[in-house]
Amino acid sequence: MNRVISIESIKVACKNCSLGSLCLPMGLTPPDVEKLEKIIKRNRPLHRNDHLFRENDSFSSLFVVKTGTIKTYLPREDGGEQVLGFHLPGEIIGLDAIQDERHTCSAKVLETSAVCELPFGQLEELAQVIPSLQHQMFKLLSKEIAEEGKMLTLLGKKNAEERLASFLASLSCRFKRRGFSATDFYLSMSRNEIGNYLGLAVETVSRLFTRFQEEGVVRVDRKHIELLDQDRLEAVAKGSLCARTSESNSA
Amino acid sequence: MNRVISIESIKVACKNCSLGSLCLPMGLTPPDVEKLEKIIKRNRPLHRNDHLFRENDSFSSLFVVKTGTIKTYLPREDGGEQVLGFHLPGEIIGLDAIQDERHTCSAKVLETSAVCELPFGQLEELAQVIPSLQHQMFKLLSKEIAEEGKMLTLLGKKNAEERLASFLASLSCRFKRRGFSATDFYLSMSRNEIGNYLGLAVETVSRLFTRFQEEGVVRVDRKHIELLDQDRLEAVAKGSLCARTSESNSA
DNA sequence: GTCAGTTCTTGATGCAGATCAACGTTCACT
DNA sequence: AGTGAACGTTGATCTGCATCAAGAACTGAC
Repeated sequence: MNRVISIESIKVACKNCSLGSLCLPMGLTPPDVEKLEKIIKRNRPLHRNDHLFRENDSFSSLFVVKTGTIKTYLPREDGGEQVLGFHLPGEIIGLDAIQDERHTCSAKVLETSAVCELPFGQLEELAQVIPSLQHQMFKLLSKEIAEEGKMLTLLGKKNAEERLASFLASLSCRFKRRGFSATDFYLSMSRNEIGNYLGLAVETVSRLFTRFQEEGVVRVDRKHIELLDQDRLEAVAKGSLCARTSESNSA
Repeated sequence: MNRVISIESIKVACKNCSLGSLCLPMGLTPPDVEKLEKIIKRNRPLHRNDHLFRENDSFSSLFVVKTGTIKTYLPREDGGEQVLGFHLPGEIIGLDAIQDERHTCSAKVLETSAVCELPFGQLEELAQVIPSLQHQMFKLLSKEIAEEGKMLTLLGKKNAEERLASFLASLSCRFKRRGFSATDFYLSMSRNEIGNYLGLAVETVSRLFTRFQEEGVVRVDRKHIELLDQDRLEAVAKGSLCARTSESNSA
C-alpha cells in the first residue's frame, strides 16, 4: 500500500471523495464538479477544541465537514451556550451567515476533523453560470429549513426519553448513510453537550442512558454506543410507546 | 378619493407595494423588479381557516404574505400539531419545500389574507440571469436558518415567562418594521396556538398574560395587546430579570 | 506513576409547569 | 336573540425533570 499522498489528491478530491452523493456536488456533471473543485480550499486538519469560526466573525466561506465532527453553538447572554447541532461528514456549516456576512454562531471541533472550504463569493459566481449548482444550493438551504420543524417538535413536545431516543436514532441514520455502522458507534460529544442540545440536564441524559441500557435497548460504555433494539428505539423516539393519551394543544 | 382600483395595480404592484424593502425585491434595480413582477401571481384573498397548502402537497410556488397572518404547522403522529411559525406581511412561506418539491408543513390562514405567489421554477430561471436576485434569495434562506438558533434557545433554555415575553417582543418588533404600532396590536392567533408554538400549555399562557398585566407590563383585552413597559418586557425576554444564577449546561 | 481537573453517575429533594376540573366569555349560526 | 361550540380563565393537584450533593471514573500534564 502506498501511504504517500500526492498533493494533487489532497487539493482536488471531490470526484474521489467518499462523501460523493451526500455533498454539494451531488447532481452536477463531471465537468461542473471540476469547476467546483477549483474554488475549494482544503486546509490543514483541525484539532479538538479548535474553532472553525466564532460568532460575529466576518463570513467569507462555507465549510463542509470532510471527516470528524463539528459542533455549532450560540453563546447566550448568561455566559452559557446553546448547542445548535453536531455536524458529520458531508454536512455544511455556515449557511446562517450568508444573510449579513457575519457568522451568527460559533463552530468548534469535537474530534480531529478536516473540512473543505468553499469561498462563498466564488460559489455564487459559479452558481450563476451552472444552473444545477444554483438549484443544488437552494435545495441545501431548504433542507436545513425543513429540518428545523423536527427540532421544534422535539423541544416543544417530546419528553426526555423521546428526545434522547430521537437523538440516537438520528445519529444512527446519519452514520449509516455515511457507510458506518448504524448500530455501533462512538459519540464525539459529551453528555453535557447532548443535554444542552436536547434541552435536558446532564443528569437526565446520564440517567436515561442507564435506563435504556437496563431496558436492553442499547449498550453504553462511556462514549461507545451499541443499539440493540433499533425498532424499539424508533418507537420510543416517536412517542408511540407506552400509554399515550396525549391530544394536547392539537389546536 | 378614487376608490376604484385598476386591474393593473392589482396585478403588478411590487413597485408600489408598502412592503417594499421587507420583501424579495429588496436590493433589485427597478428594471429587475419589473421582471420579477411579471412572474408573480396574485390570487384572490384567502379566508380564515383556508389552507394555502398542506403537508405533502407537491411544491411549485413560494408565497409571500401580503396582508394578514398565516400559520405554518407540522402534523404530529398523535394527531396533534406543532406550530412552526406565524407569518406576517413580507414574510415568505414554502422555503422548506424546495428540497424535495413537496411541502413538509401545512399553511393555514389565521385572518383574511392576501399572498403573492412566486412560481419557483420561474424564480430560479430569473435568479439565473439576475445575480442580485440569486443573492437576495440566498440571503433570504440564510436568514430563516439563522433565526432557528433563537427558537432553539427559547425552547431549550427559557422558562415560560421568558418565552411569552420573547414572543410578544418579537411580534412588536415585526409590527413596527411594517409600519404598525409596536405597542398596540391584535393577536391573530389563539392562546392555544401561542402555547403550542412556545411549547407551553394553554393554561400557562393564560396565566402569564394575567400576570404580565398585574405587573403592569402589558394590558390585555382578549386579543388586543398593549405593551406598557417595553424595556421590562425585553428584560424578561432575555431572562436578565430576577435572580439568575443560572450557568447550567454552559459546557 | 500521581495529582488536579473534568466528566459521568447516582441519589435525594424541590419546583415550574402540565394536567385535571370547572366555570365564564365570545363567536358563529340560524 | 338564542343556542351550542370553541376559546379563555382560574384554581387545585400532580409529576417529570431540574437542581443540589457527593462520590466515582476518566483524562491529561508532568
